[in-house]
Amino acid sequence: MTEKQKLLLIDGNSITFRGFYALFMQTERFVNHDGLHTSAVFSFKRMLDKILDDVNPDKILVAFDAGKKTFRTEKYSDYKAGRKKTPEELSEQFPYVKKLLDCYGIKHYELKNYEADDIIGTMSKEAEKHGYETTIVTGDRDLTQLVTNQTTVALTVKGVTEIEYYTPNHLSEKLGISPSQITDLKGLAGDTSDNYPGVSKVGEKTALKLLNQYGTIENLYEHIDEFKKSKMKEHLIEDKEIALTCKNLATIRRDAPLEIGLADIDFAGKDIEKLREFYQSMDFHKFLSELNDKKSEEVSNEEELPSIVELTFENIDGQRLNADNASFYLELADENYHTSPFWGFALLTDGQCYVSKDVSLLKREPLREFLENKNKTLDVFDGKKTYVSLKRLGIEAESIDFDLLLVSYLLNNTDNSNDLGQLCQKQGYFGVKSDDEVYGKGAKKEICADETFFEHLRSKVFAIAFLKQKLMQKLKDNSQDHLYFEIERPLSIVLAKMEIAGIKADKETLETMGSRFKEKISDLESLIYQEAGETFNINSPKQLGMILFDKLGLPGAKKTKTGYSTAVGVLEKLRGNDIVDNVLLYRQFAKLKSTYIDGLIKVMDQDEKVHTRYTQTLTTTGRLSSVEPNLQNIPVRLEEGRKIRQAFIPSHQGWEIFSSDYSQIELRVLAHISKDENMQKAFKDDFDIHANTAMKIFGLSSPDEVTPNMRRQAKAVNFGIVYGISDFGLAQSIGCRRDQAKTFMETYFESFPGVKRYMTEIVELARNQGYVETLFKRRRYLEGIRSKNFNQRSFAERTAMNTPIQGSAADIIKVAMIKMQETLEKEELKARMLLQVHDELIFEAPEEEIPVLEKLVPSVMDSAVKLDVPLKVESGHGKTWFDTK
DNA sequence: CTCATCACG
DNA sequence: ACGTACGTGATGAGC
Repeated sequence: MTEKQKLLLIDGNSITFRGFYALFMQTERFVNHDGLHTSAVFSFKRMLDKILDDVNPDKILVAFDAGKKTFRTEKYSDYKAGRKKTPEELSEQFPYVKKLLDCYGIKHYELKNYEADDIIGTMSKEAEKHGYETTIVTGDRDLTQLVTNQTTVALTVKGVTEIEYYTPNHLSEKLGISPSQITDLKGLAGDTSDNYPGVSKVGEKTALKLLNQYGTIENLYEHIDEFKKSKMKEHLIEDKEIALTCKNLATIRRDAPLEIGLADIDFAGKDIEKLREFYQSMDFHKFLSELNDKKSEEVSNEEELPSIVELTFENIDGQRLNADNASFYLELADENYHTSPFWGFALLTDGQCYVSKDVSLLKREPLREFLENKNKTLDVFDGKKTYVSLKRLGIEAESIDFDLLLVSYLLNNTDNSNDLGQLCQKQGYFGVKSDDEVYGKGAKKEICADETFFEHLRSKVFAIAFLKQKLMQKLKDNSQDHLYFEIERPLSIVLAKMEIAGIKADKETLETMGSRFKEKISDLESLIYQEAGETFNINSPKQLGMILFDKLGLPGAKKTKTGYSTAVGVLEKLRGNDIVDNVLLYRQFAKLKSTYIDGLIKVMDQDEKVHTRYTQTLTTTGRLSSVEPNLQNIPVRLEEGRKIRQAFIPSHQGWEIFSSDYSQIELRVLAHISKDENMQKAFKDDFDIHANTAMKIFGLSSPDEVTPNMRRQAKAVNFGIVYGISDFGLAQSIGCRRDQAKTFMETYFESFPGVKRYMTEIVELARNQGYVETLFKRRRYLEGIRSKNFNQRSFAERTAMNTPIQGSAADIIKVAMIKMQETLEKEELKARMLLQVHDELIFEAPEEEIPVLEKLVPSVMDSAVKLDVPLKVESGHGKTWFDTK
């Protein structure tokens, strides 16, 4: 029996477009010696390799559009009319994509009056008839209408190498419809990119609902009389013609008069010599060396890459390191650098790459001297990780010059990867493989053979050195050097020291609380089972939902994707019902037990200390985050949970925990950047800011008239303002009607015109420049700010309003932390800074130092940055974290 | 591995 | 009409 023949069909236009836009930011980097742009060709080649590897086809055809005019434009003159003109940088690349295909031995084809889709549709029909297994590659979801059990559509999701495979099953899971209904979907919902409108006011959601009920557009119109009188019904009737035309336009033709057939598209295989010439003309050096590598081992990258010197116990003494800068990389077995085994290191200096798996060599000369010498600098990837790891070996390497991870995060914090290989790719350097690829993923991760391992390490240190100049220059261009040199880089060492110090957690306290919770949980469990009349898993939202809403028939069922929602918001409305009340209590205790009691005990070291890791390069706003354990979300709002804080204690007898936090830092930042006079005045006079807002929005003349409920609502309004407000969101949070929320907002903006002006201007600015900045020039690019999609755009607009506020507050506390650490060291205090929780700093100190801290910490914090309004800091101290309030 | 839930600022 | 607050991380279920 022979295996099924495999056919690969590629939508050449779509993939070339995708490839171009995937590297859009890099367009000007991809220019060859003749001034030709090459980014799309480059991407296409990478996609091709990936898909060839995945599919291993016998036959391939790449289809292109023949030109602008097709039978579709004749039928419908506005077809694709809204599209922007293809940029010259892209259109000039099409001939070269085709040339690449020629070199690969792949047939390409275009047909006058037809689009690439139709060629693919026709060819795949032919292939099904002959029993082929077909894969269609495209970036256009329309093509999924061709999916069958023999034909799969590989849709590029992000860029061109990340691919989602559509089978009939997958389609039905994703959209709940069959392939043939794709055209009905397009008919109803339209397609903005092709500029056909669909039925007015019907978007994808509505269309899917209708299709679920009626199957096809035609059937829907048969039953149109059964519709209740509604706006939607009117629109459907009104736009019937449009819907049918659009469906027709979206329908891929499967009878195009092709002049070629399956017999003409055998995959001939690459012509290495032609490819070599082609890569040379494109200046694709990396692909060239790939070719060479494959052809013969002796043609290596020797000219480009430094040679590897493996250090050993025997040869280390003879080494001399004369330069005063090196790239250094330490490889660990797992992510937790406080505890992970060491795998090895690489040090690149003076054109030599020293490597070893034996990290104890780092303690020997000349390496130790090099790492610790304050006059010699290191370039690294993740300085904090490097510092902490080396500290475990007794080495203090504080003089870091370039930190690739940190710099690239500052340049662009939207999906900044923590994988060196991936990150380099984003910066346009493709020489480093991803760790997953070299070591394997998850449970299968393991160190590879020495040679591969050392080469991988070499590629990392080389990449660090390679990207240094370029990225540092970009920092300068963005005026972000201050942010890097004065804030983030010193902060990484401060954070490292806090992590190493760790905070002590009292195991006994935790265990006592744990057994108390355990009892409560099992009591509640039996009560719930009794009330439900059966036992089930209360932790399963699925099972719980069925008990509450199906079996017990409680009202207010709300659906999520997978079933009923049983979130607090839903259950809260049913309060008073015994089983619901008990479930809510159960949840509360279960959460405390599993996350905070068991979770904390799990990550304690021998000294009962927990050492979190702050991720400095993750958030899009500039905040830190904290993992293993997360010490930034220890309960505080509910009394029962707050007691967890009693377990956090000083690490020495006679010491206390001391805590200081900024009061309303985000609103103060807003008052500063918006320059709103009323708001600034409120802070300058040290008013209760929420009460002040309440007075304004309720039109009161004296603070005495503010009721607690008014203050609560005003507080929600203030939060809403910071988040980038919407009337819906506000109504939700204070539980009022939407129009009422809207009135609140309008009154608010009348009272604080400066804030309104800020909101308008920041969105405008974001739209113009594509990003927003914080006080210290931290940047956030806003992908969707110019999007035609309402949701994407609205989200980007709220983000534009929120990021400068949240981000500047993050900047400020970072500055304070650096100054704080400096002061503690200079004053030779025993006190140590342990934690940061966004607007709060937590210390431990000997009792006798507490009076000192009470003055010192607030003064350092409130003078960290000079704003138009004062910063206010509140402090507390006690035997445990719980007692600091 | 993704989802729902819930802890924090 | 669209479908909603902004940032995070850990857990247990259920595929």
